[in-house]
Amino acid sequence: MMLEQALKKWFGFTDFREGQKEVIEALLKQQDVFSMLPTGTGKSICYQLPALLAEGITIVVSPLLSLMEDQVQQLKSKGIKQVAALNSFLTEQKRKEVMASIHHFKLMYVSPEMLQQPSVLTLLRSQKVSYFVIDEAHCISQWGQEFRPDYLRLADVRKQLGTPPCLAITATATKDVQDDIKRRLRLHEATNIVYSVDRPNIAMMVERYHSTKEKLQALITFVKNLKGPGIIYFSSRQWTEKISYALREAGIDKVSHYHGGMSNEDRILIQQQFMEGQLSVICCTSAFGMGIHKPDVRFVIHFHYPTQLASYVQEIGRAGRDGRKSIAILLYSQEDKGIPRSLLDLELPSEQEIDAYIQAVMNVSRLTKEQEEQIRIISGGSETSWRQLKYLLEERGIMKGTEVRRFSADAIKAELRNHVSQRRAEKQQQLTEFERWIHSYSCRREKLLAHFSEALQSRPPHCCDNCGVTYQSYQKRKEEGEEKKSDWKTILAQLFHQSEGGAS
DNA sequence: CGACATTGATTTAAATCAATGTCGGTGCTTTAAT
Repeated sequence: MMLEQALKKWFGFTDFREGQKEVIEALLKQQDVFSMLPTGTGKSICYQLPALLAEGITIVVSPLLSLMEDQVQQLKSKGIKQVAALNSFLTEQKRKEVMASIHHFKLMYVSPEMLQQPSVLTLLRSQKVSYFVIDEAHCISQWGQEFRPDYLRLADVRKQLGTPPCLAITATATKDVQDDIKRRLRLHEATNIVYSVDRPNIAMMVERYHSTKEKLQALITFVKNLKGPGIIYFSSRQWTEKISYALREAGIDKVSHYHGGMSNEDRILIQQQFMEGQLSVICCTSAFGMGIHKPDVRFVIHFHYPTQLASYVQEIGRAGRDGRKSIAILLYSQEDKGIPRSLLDLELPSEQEIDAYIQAVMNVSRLTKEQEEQIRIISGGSETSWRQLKYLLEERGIMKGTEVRRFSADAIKAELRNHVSQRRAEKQQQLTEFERWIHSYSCRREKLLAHFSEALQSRPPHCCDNCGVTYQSYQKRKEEGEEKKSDWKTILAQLFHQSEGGAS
């Protein structure tokens, strides 16, 4: 009773959605929680409500600055003012203000990197931390090792904060990823609140082509005919621009592109225009997606495919958040087999990078930021490679802060090379599994769920190409006449899905 | 792996072709020293 009242008071809802109450009750009992809730169930309320009910401050680790800003805005618009994000958006002045008035806040959004700042950690240590929350927790597993190692340091941060109850929450994680998250966060006795990743209203198709040219032709036809709005994924920035231009040339308007190399202003602008319907097709890299809560995306097309099935599931999951009929189409051509393979290679340090870094570190007893930067520039390694290697050395007790302990260079070189080549093999294995899914002739939904250690409960009416789905019923409505016949079917199907979504 | 650009060698001395090189994604943080 009391929880419903609190929900009504702060958020204006009368009922909880699937899973929310379970998570909240477990947190209130001071349990650690791992939770996987389907997209669109309101994951943030799971920690916002306990945060408001608790004494002290709740720390929410979030992967993107834009996500933090979004959440803070949303809460403020509901009249909840004791919220802040502590990040590099803030001017130094503002940041000092926030830090000085830390005890006023109930919720504080931070990046994992920010939690490595000694000043921030010291400040938070002086507070009573009610909960430690990791939003989009799959980032720990997906980004932690190669891209953002500070995600792997969160367990230590939590310990320093007095080990408050922890919530790790995400929408998509395979069994392996779930285990990895719990292991990395040292959540050995977490309460698991896990629901299906299946999205019955998203049909899946794979279309094969002999060449990229053919594929481009097909893409134009799809985009011309499919009911939008839609998202098209690419694995290169250049391609997003090129194809967005090509689509406009082909007479499709309201198309633009989005990738990580664009300025912040452009990115925000494009995102807003898409949200508000001024744009209906976005050609983008994987930079576009997290934090895009547009409910009526009708199609997601992959012009290039990502490096693993889990990423694919996340990306197609941006369709049909309103529960209505949507479609995911992967355009396959043998010609782009090399792209995901090269991307995998790119994210791991080369043997030369390993050797150069170890050699450089071996010759110093302290490694300051400037030294590190110099070494990096001279030996030409990538920023992410250095960060990975630095983390690996820390993990092995060789580095601590700027301090370097003595070690046997040859042994460590061999160990790191070995470690990296194992990671490479794991990643290649995941890619192969995904490719097997792409080339499969049996039900895609069943296979996808099997990858997430789930069994298909009931086959939805529009399942996948291997179950007979074609893209015809996802086309724009044509003028009058013959289309009317299929219309009532479409409407029925939509109603059916809606009520299904609402009841569960 | 493969598309595309650049370089180099050849003959049609201004254009052609082969060989070689390059590029392909995700984000946070910038608090020097006296």
